[in-house]
Amino acid sequence: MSMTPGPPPPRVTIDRSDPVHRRLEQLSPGLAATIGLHSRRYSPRIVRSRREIVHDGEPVSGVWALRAGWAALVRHFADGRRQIEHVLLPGDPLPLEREATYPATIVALTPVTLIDLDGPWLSDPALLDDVLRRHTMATVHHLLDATARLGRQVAIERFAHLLLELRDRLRGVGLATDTHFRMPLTQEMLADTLGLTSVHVNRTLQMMRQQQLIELEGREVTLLQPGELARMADYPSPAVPPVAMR
Amino acid sequence: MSMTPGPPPPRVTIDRSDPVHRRLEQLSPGLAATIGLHSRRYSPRIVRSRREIVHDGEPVSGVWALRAGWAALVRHFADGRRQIEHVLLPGDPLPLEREATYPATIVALTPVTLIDLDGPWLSDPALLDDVLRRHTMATVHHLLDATARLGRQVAIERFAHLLLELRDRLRGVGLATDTHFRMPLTQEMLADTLGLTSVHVNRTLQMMRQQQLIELEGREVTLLQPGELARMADYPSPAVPPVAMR
DNA sequence: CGCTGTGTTGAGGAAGATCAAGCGCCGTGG
DNA sequence: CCACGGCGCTTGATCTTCCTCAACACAGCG
Repeated sequence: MSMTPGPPPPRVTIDRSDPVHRRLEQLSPGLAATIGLHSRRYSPRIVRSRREIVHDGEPVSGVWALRAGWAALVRHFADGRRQIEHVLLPGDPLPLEREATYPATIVALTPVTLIDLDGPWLSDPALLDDVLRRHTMATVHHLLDATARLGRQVAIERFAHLLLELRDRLRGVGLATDTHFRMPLTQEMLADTLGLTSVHVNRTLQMMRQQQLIELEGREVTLLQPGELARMADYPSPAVPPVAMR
Repeated sequence: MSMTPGPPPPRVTIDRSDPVHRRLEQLSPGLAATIGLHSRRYSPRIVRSRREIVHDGEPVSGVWALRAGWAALVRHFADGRRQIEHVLLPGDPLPLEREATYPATIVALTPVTLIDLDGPWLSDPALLDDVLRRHTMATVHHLLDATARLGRQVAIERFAHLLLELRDRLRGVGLATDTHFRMPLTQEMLADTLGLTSVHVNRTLQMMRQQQLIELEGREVTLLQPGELARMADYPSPAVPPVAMR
């Protein structure tokens, strides 16, 4: 992972409402205080939309986390087909292991800000191992969901399922309510995530709008009937109590 | 994970040609000797075909590995649809973490024999952590492949891709040559893995036979044109040198 | 002011699903 | 010993979902 040239970006701080803080606390409660997350100033790495953050097979050092923006694990086929295998949201760590070669290409779906949680100021480098292990398990969970979605669901079910996953993950870092969030994905990115064409995504979206299931204007999503969406997508209902909102 | 009633199964030993030994050595070279894998006698757990080995969300203790038979991570939908999310082969460990609740249901695709690598005789319980971490990373790798396969490939490409994955994994534990292995899956199981119906799997299979791509009789698979299969499936060519055969 | 990216719509076609039927094999019980 | 039933495989006919190709509107931007 190399730094892009340009003017040095401003150093940033992470407060308690920051998605990075919230995600870290989900993964390993109490860790933020232990590693002095709030007292440090981080030198962010900025990546422009559509640029690669990590190339497939590239060794990654540091424990980078998404401070802002969306990214994705992507697979490219020889003939130009593309599959988004997993979406990364604000707060998410990038790596699954320390000092390992990455098992996929990561691209920025929007302009992205990254910070490295690792560094010599840590009293013990192993402090972050716990976070990575739990993050890996969460990733496995989402990949299992994705295989079921892509393998056995039709377009409208896949769409509903993805929206509910995104809502729950964003809600966990304070970026969504039960029914509303911002989703900065184009219909083509949605298509690459859902295993469909952008034309069919558009038509499915029209259908969901007409059935009063969702609203989507600008980049703002509103789930008009979250229960019905969960039913049709076979999505597990609110099992875990929702995390406090901002 | 509870033991089924019945007569106590015979205790078994693991020799150097055993898939469990080979897989363990792949994941953590030298570990088999360290934990005395060959000197111990294990009490196997037997599971009949189509029975559940682990139920979704169930806490699992012990580090079980597949000594013989095939199993699968499965998702069931409310209306009866089923997706096989990941296939487990001889030698594969079951759990991704110690003492954790399992993130999916595991069913036996064939009669299965399991052994528990964990136990009080281990000098250090943490010895197995390394194995589990690497096994988890391998699983992530396969799940990423599965999402690309299901999301963006057509039936014949999916089939070719799956066959190559199975060949490579089986070859790693001495159960396949470059072109041949035993695949004890019914066409319906293949359909649930590939996100297709069994009828369409059958027709795709006919097509591949007619094009001289593969042979499949009994449960024996022969890849007649592995290079062509890899090309059409966008499957990475022999990058890693193959492991020694039995 | 033209260009590019994004969303939208139409028409036609292909991949895969669904429904239905028949066949061979094998284990089981009469 | 044989009839039966279940399972897995195969094939045909028809239908649905989704893709492909194409065109156009609109907004942002150099």
